[in-house]
Amino acid sequence: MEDSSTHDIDRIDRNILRLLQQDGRLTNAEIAERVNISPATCHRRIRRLFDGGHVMGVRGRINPQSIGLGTLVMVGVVLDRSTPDSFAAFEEAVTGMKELLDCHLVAGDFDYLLKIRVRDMADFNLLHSRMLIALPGVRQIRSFFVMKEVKDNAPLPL
Amino acid sequence: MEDSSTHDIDRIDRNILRLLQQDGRLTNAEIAERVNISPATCHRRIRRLFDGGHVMGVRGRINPQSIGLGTLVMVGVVLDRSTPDSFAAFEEAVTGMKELLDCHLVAGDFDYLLKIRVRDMADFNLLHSRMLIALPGVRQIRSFFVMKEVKDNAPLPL
DNA sequence: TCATGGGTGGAAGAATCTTCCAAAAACTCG
DNA sequence: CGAGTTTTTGGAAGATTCTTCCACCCATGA
Repeated sequence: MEDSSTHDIDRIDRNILRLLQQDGRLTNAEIAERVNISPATCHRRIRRLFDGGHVMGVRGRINPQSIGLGTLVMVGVVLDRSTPDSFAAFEEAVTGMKELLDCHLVAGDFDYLLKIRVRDMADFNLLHSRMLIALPGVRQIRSFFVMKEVKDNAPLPL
Repeated sequence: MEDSSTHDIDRIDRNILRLLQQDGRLTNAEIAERVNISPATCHRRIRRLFDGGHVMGVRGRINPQSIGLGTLVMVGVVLDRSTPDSFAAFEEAVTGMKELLDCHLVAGDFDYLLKIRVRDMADFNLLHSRMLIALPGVRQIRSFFVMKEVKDNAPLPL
C-alpha cells in the first residue's frame, strides 16, 4: 500500500495531473471538458488527487529576476565525518537557509549537493564566507556558478 | 529597463507574489482581502504581474512517487571540447530528454550539471547506457544518486 | 488653478464552484 | 446467475467568484 494513496491513478487521473501541471489555474469546468467527464465528477477526482497527496500543491512560479535572485549556484559539500549525527546536524542547519532551493544527500564524491539562489556573485561571496563554511562538520565546499540555465525545474513527463 | 517588466514591484505586489507562490489556487477575492485592497484592484495587479513576466505560470506539483518517478539522480558532465558548437550540440540533444528536470552550464570541474528523475536504479542504468553516454561530445559522466531529498524545489524567499 | 494620467474601488452580469441527490455501474457473496 | 452492497457518475441549484466598466481620488506639472 502506497503511503501517498489508496487509489489507483487511471488514465483520466493522469490527464488531469498533466493539465494541472501545465496550468494550475485551469478551471474545474475546463479540465472536465478536456478529459471528457462531467464537472461534478472532475471536481471530485481533483479533490481526491489533492487529498491523496498526488498533487502536493499548486505554486505560482515567480521570476527570480523580478525579486533580485538572478544568480544560481550549485554547491557540493563534503563533511568531516560520515556519522548519522554529523548528517543530522548539517541538515538541520542548512534547512534554515532561505536562499537554499535544493539540498540532496547523495552517493559519490560529495555528501550533499545544494542549489542556491542569490542576487549576484558578491551576494554569494557573503553567503559563502558567513554561512556555508560555518555549517557544522563541513570539510570541503565546491561551488559551481551557473552560467546558463538550459533547463530549470522542467515539468515531470506524463 | 528590465525586460521582464516596465513596472516596479511594490510591497503589495510582493505580498501577492508570496501568496501566489504559497498557493497558486487562491481566489482573487481571498488574495485581495489578505493584502488589503479591493478585488478589482487585486485582479488588475495580478494580471499585470502575469503579463509582465513576474509570474511565469502556475504549476501543480505532482508527487513523483505517484507517477513512478521516485528516484532522483544528479549528473555531472564533462565535454571533450569547450567550443560553442560542442556546447550547442550537447544542449540541443539533452533538451529532448523527458526525464531531465534541470540542465545547467556551470563553471568548475564539470561543464554541465543535470537533475534527472527515473523510476529506479535499473531505469537509470538503461538511461545511462543508452542516452547519457551517447550524448554528443561527452568525455566523462559522474552520477550522484540521491539517497535523501532534504529539500527539493523550495519556494523563493519573499 | 486646472488638466492629465495612473491607480482605486463599487457594481453587476456572466461564469464558476461546491454540494446534494438519484441513477448507473461495478463488485461481492450466497 | 442474481440480489444486495458499494462505488462512481452526472444533473441541478444556490453561493461564490470572475471580469469588466465606470466614476472617483490624488499626485504631478504646466
